[in-house]
Amino acid sequence: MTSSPAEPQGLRERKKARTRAAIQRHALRLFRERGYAATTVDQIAAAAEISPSTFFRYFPTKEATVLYDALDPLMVEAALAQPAELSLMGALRATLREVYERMPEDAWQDERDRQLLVFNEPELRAPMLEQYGDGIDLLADLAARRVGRSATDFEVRNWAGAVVGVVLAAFYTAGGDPDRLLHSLDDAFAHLEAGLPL
Amino acid sequence: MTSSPAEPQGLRERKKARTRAAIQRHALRLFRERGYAATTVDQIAAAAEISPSTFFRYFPTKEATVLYDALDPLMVEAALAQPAELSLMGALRATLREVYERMPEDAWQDERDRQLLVFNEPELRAPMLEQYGDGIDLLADLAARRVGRSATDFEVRNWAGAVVGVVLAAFYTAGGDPDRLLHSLDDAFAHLEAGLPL
DNA sequence: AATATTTTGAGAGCTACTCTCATTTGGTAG
DNA sequence: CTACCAAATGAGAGTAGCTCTCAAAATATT
Repeated sequence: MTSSPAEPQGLRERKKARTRAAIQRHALRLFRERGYAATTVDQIAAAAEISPSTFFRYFPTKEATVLYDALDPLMVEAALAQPAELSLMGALRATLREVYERMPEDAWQDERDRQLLVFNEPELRAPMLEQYGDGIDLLADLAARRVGRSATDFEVRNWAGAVVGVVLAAFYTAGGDPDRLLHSLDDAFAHLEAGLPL
Repeated sequence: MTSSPAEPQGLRERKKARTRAAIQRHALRLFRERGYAATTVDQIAAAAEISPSTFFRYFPTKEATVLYDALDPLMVEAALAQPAELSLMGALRATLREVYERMPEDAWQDERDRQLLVFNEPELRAPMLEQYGDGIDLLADLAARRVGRSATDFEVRNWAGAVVGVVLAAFYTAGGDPDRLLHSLDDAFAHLEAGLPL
C-alpha cells in the first residue's frame, strides 16, 4: 500500500510530534531556569505531563533534548542546492548565509538559547563534539559531489576535517553566541580558503 | 624546567602511584576481556583489591581510566624543544615523529589497545573528542610562541582548529589503529601545509 | 462494534557517582 | 617505643540516568 508522502498524517503521528515538541520545550525551559544538572528527567516528564518512561521513548538521553539540531537538515538541503559555478568554499559560505537568513526570528532565539546552554554546561560539550564528528562525513559528502571525487578520498576527508575543526574553534571563540559565531565563521572560511597563512 | 627525577618519594606516594596503576591496568584488562559497558566499577575495584569508593578517589569517572593520555605531556615538551629554524608545521611533524619513535614497545602496545578501545566503544568517543577540544588551546599556544603572535589571535586559533580537525578526521579514517594514524597524520599535515587543495 | 496494533504508565532493577563517618595506616615528634 | 596528627580507606546510604517488563489505554482497521 502506497501512502501519501508527507503532510499531516494520521492523528497518531501528529500527537507524537506534539508530545515530542512539548518535552523538548519544557526541557529547555527548565534547563534555562534551574540549570541543566539540577533538572531531572522526572521533572521534565512531570512538566510535559507524561510518565518518565515515556520520556525515554521520545529521547534516548537527557542530552538529546538539547542536542537535536534542527538546522542540520536545512544546511544539507541548502548546500546541495547551491549553483555549480560557486567554488566549494563559496558554496559553503553561501549555504551558511542562506540558512541563517531564512530562519524566522523565534527559531533564531531558540538557537541562541540552545547554543548558550551547550557552551555553559560542560556535560553537554562532549556530546556536541560527537555531532561535530559526524559533521565530517556530511561535509566530505558535500565536497565529494562538488569536486567530483570520492567521499572516502583522503584529501576530501582531510578538507572536511579541517572545516569542522575551524568551526569548532570558532564556536569556542564565540563563547556560545550564535551571532558572533556566524560572523567568525565567514572569516574562518576565508582564512581556510587562503590556505591558513599565519 | 621540571624534568625532575621525581624518584624516591615517601612510602605513601609510592603506594598511591602503585594503586593508581593497578586500577588502570585491571580496568583496561577487564574492558578488553568483557567489553567496556559490561565491566562495572565494582568489578574493577574488586580486581584491584580496593573498595568501590576508593576507585572514585583515584579516577573521577570510569572513562578516565581509559582516557588519560600519557602522550600529551610528552608532546608538549617535545614541541617546545623543536629548533627555531623549523616551520610551524615542520615542528609539528617533527614532534610527532620524535615522540612516537622514543616510545618503548610496551607503551606502544598499550597505546594501541587504548585507541582501539576508544574507537570501538561509542561511549568513549564523546569524552575523547572533548580532549581534542582542549587540544585547540594547546596548539594555539604552541603556534603563538612560534610565530610570535597572541594565543587568542583569531588566525592562530583558526589554524589550531584546522589542525585538530584534521587529526580528528585521520583518527576516524585510521579506525583506531595508531600505526595507520601515524602515517595518515604526516600526509594530513602535508596537505594542510599546502593549503588543502582539492 | 469487534479486533488488531501502537502507545503509555507503573514499577522494579542496574549502575555510575556522591557524601558521610568511623577506622586504619603512614609520617613524625617527644 | 609511644603518642599523636594527617591522610587514605571502607562501609553504607542516597541520587539520578537509563533499561526492561507487563498490563492498561488509545488509536487504527475491518
